[in-house]
Formats: sequence, C-alpha cells, structure tokens
Amino acid sequence: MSISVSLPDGSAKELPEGSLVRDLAKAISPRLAKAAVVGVVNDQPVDVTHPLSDGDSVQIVTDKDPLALDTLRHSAAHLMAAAILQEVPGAQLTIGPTTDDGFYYDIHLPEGATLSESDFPRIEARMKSLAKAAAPFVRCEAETKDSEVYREYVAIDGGHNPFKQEIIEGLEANGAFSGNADAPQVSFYKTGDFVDLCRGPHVPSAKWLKHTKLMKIAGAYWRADASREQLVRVYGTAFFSAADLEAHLHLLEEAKKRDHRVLGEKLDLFHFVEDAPGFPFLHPKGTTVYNGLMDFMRAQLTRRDYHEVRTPLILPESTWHTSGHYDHYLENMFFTKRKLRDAAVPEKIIADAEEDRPMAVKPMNCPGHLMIYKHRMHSHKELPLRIAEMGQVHRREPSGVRHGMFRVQAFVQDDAHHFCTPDQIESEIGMLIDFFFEVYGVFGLDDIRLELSTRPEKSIGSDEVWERAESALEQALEGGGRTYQLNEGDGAFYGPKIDFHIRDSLGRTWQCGTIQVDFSMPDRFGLEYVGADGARHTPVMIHRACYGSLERFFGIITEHFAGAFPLWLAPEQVRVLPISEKFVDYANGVAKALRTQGLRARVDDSDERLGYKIRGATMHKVPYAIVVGAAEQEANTINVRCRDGEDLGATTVDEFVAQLPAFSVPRLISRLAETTQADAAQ
RNA sequence: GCUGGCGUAGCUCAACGGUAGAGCACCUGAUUUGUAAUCAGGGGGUUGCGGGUUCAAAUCCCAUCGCCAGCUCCA
Repeated sequence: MSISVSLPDGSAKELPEGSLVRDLAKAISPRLAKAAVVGVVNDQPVDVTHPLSDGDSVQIVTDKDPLALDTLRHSAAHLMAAAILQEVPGAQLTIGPTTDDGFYYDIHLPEGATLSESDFPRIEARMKSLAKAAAPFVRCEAETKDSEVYREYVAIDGGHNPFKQEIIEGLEANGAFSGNADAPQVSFYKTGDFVDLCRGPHVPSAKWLKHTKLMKIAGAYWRADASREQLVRVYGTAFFSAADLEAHLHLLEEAKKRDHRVLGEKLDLFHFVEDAPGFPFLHPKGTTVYNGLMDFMRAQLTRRDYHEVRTPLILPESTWHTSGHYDHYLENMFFTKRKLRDAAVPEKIIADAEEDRPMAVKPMNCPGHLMIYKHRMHSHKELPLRIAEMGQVHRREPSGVRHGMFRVQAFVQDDAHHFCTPDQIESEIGMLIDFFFEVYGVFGLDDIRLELSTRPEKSIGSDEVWERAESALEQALEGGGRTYQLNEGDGAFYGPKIDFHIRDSLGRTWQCGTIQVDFSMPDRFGLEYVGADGARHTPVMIHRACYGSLERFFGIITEHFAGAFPLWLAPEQVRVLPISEKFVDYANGVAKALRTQGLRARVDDSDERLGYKIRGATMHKVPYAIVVGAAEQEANTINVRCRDGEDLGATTVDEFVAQLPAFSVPRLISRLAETTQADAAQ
C-alpha cells in the first residue's frame, strides 16, 4: 500500500504507508532531510516525525523559512526552562512563547530565591550541555489526566504548580480530557528528562539549539495582571548559525549607538532635566530639525487645502466637560491652580484658591477647532472643511512610561480636523491614507502597518453611530487596497481609528499617524451645517495627525538616520574648514556665499589641524565639509568632502550649490510635486 | 502606575567604610596646520534630594525623585 501527497509546486509524491514528514524529505533529497526543521501539512505546522496520510498537501520547512526560526526559538525556550529548573530548585514554569527576535519564559520563583543576569552563564552552560546531548523532541498526546506523560509533566517542577493547573483547567473548559471525539488535543513535548505542555511543533532535536543566548531579565505578571503573582521573565534568543547570532548581537550594538537619547546629547539637539521629567528642551540644532519637520508638513497642508489655526493652550474646565475629556481623560490632564496672596499677610500664600472658572491645559486640540467651526454657520458647499493646527498639548504620563522624545509630557501634534458630510467620510479617509504614505516615504520610512481599532469598553455614542464610523474606515481601507490589522476594542472613547505603525531602525514599531472618525463631538458641541435641502445637519468630524507627535517623530527619524539627517533637515548643512588661520577670511566669504543661497553654513575657525576639524564635522554628521587653503583661495574654488568620507574634489560655490539635492523645504516640495505629476501623467 | 536594576564633573566611567579621580568636552597659552584626534596648562563635584547607622558614608540602611529595562497605557 502507498499514499500520495502533494507538494507546494503542485507535484505529487508516492510514499509507503506510514511515512513521516521526514521520510518525504528523504525521498526528495538526503540534503533536504538533513535541513528539514518542521513541516506544514494541510496548512498546519507539524514536526518532521508527523505521520502523513493519503492526499495530504505537504511543505518541508528549512531554516530559510521564518516559521523555522520561530520553531527553533520555541524549542530553545523549552531548553532554557529545563536548564532553569536544574539551576533554581523550586522554580515553577508558566508560559514560554516566542517574540519577534527571540523568546522568553515566565517563571515563578520560590520564596527567597532570586534570578539575575549573573546567573546567565550557569544557565547557558547547562543549555549548552543539553544541546550537546542532542535529545530528540518527542511529541506525546494525552487522552486523560491519568496518562503517564501528564503525570510526568505535573511532576517536573514539584507537582504543585498552580499556573499549570490554571492552564489545564482552561483546556478542560474547552473540552480537553473529556474523551469526546472533537475534544482539543493536549500535547506535550519531551526532551531528555524535561516535559512541557506545548502545541508544537519543535525542531527534531536539541542539537539544533547550539546558538542560543540569554538576553535580559525583567518582571512580569501571571496573565499580565498586576494584581496576580509576580513572575520573572527571562528573555533569550536563538539562531540556526553562530554567524546569525553574531549578526543579531552586532545589530543590537549598532542600534544602541543610534538611540536618539544618546544622539540628542552628542549632536547637541536637546536635553532633559530631572526636575521637569518628560519636558524636552530643544537646543538650536534640534529646533532646526524640528522646524524643518513642521515647515514640510505646513507645505503639505497647503497643497491639500487645509486652513491653519491657533487655539488657546488653556481653556475652561467647562469646555472639557462638554468634550468628554474631563470624564474620560482626567488623569492625564494638567489643571491650573489659582494662587493668592493673603491681603493682610503677604508672605502667606493661599495655594489652591477657589475660582469661578477653573482652567485646564489642553491635552488635545479638538475642542478649539470645534469652537472655531461653531463661530459661524456653514454651508454644505464648504465641506469638507479641513482645520489644521501645530498644536502643543500637555499630558500627564506616569513615570514608568516616559521615554526620551518618544513619550513626553508636552508635545506638538500636527493635528487637523476634517468637518464633512457622512457621504464624504470615505473619500476623506482615502485621501488621508495616501497623504500619510507620501509623507513617510519622504523619510524613507516604508515599513508601515495599518491598524483599525474598534469600540472600546469606555466610550460615548450609540451603537449605530459606532457601526457607521467603523464601516466607513473599513471601506476606505479596502477601497484603497490597503492591508490592515484589526484591533478590537482599541479605539478612542469618541470613535474608531486607523493607526499608522512605523518600524524604526531598532525594529520597534511606533504609532505615528492616526485617523479617527467622530460622530459624537460635533453633536456635543452643537455643530451644524445647512444642507442642500435647506435643513440643518450635524457634520461628521475626522481627527487626524500624520507625524502624530512632532517630538516622537523627531526621535524616530533621529534613530532612523542615525543622526545623519537628509540635507534638507540637517541642522548644519555645510561646515567650511580653513587649512590655517590665514584662510579664515576666505572661508568666511565662502560660508557667507552659501548662506546667501539659503544653506546653513558656518566656519570652523579654531586653531586646530585640518584632521581634527574633519573629525569634528564628521562626528557631528554635517553633510558637507568644505576645505579651503592656498590652492582654493588662489583659484576662487572650494574642496568638498561628504560626511561619509567621499571626496567630491574641487569646484566653485555656485557649481556646488547647483548640484545639491533638495536642501530646503520649498525645493523638497517642488521636487515632490514634480514626481507626483509625473506619476499622474503615466 | 507595577516589578527589577542604576543615579559620582557637561558626557562616558573609576574609586565600593578612611583626603573624590581619569578620558572626552570646555577655557587659556604655544603651534599655523591639506582630509577622522598637536602640545602644555587650567577651571569644574555638599557623589540626585532627605533622613539614619558609624569615630568616619559616594560606599551600609530607610524613604523619596529621576533614569534604564520589562509590564500596563499611549501621540
């Protein structure tokens, strides 16, 4: 008897009955058999020891496939758990999943026990010897709690593990061990003496797990619930080869150098002070970059018929009651407190004096824009009306979540609100998605993930209104052919949203852009427009920001470019380096000529040697260093060197400027317009 | 906010119960320099802040603030 299975290329393979995935690989080629990590049978990942049935569609997965790496890391998590059990008596295992760049295992330590990074070498040594022992990963399925493997599993960390018990109870609630035909399978994997509950699959044996490394240790809670047991989370990573592991560690090292908090200090962009946590101080160079971002966005807004406004930083509390922020966002808001001097005793200060009209600092810009809309009657002919503001907002952030420029307590949003009719929602959102992609593209940020977030538990507005808003967003996404991820229950309290998550150079993703549909706020503020029918209607409002926070976006691009900003953003675009003090006058003339043409240029007139000046310019990531000495002065030329070390040789100021890429926002915008028009013409 | 780690000169770090130090940066002088560091000198610290233990605290203990990592939350 034989069976026939189909391969991804459409071909079929005849195999003897009882063949395993491994046998199929062997039948194709001995090399493939050696390289096979796991298989995918009928779209389900399985071990190479999985038996095949007639008609199965099978794929052999080797280390080239991301699934293989994920499997490897999952297996490494098991190996680490086994090593920790040996090393820390009384430790109890909970869960050990993989992450984007490794794995972790959450472990409950017995009273008094500790685990720190200083224990890593011992654990790693045990893992190494386990890998060397090369025990196979053996899958066992348990039909009942009486089965031998189940008893082994329970016993492995002392037999009284409440976390395991809770996991098993969860499985039982889903019908496990019931003996029913459709009961979920409960599988375990054994490696040597170690057993763990696991869906699988796993690598064939522990010998694959030679290139693992423990990374760090952190706290976590059982079920991510702060009221539950404190666990210790041990992070590790694993690769198929020593070279891959090496490359990964090298990447982390490089990423550390790109940290915007480090570069912010080194490049003199900004600083923080202890007494004002989360409030960045932008230095002149940082401000230049920041203004560049803002100018670029303003130009983009102009192209798309936005109207820029400015609204107060502080508004009466009553406004925040109307908007709902007081009820839903109170903890994150800053409130002003009136202070008075006692009339009789001037030294005595009444710290928290009563006020008829208490004030609050705005955490969002929308109420101000609603008030501008409301100032006069609008016709449907004016819609969509796009009101924009580079609006600074203040939000209280708990100490544990502040993080450099990425998460601050005062920041500017490139905020705007579109007031439109329900019919216009979809086209407005379609326009915005394209708009945002164009902006990110200018920075070379191309790895963007869209997320659609729906109604949260704490929210305002009727079911019907939410449904309409959610479907409008969905349709705009699908109409534009964009792929996205659904985030149930993650919307703002006033409406659903689309978020733009951008992957930075460290591989972390940051939420930048956001588009939120809001049927509630216009109603709360009593906004109206006169429709074609002559009747009054409530407009729909779309909240949107592209950078999100200017501060955060600044941080992101600082890391993305490793501080080497593109020419148009570079705080110092050209540094002129005279060979000696004899040529300082000539250098000043060159710098002045460059500044006249709109470039940010200065002269390094220190008494240092050229090598030192070159080094300074390079380390500050100045795009161009211009060397001038006797030869240049004589010929009225300049000698240009790029920050990457490339020598552009001798040229004149005019020629140099003429061949530069866009060095100002207007030039950038006009080039962008050219390419957009070219695209449209095609 | 929770858990853990860490706070020493502008920055990176040393000293780990016994007189706070180095490199870089900064300032001064000499030098006048041709593509990633010229030499010499100088200023700069109530060791985050507040208590405690001790003859003596940067060092040990407590508390607090900040930073870092993770969790949770978010632009």
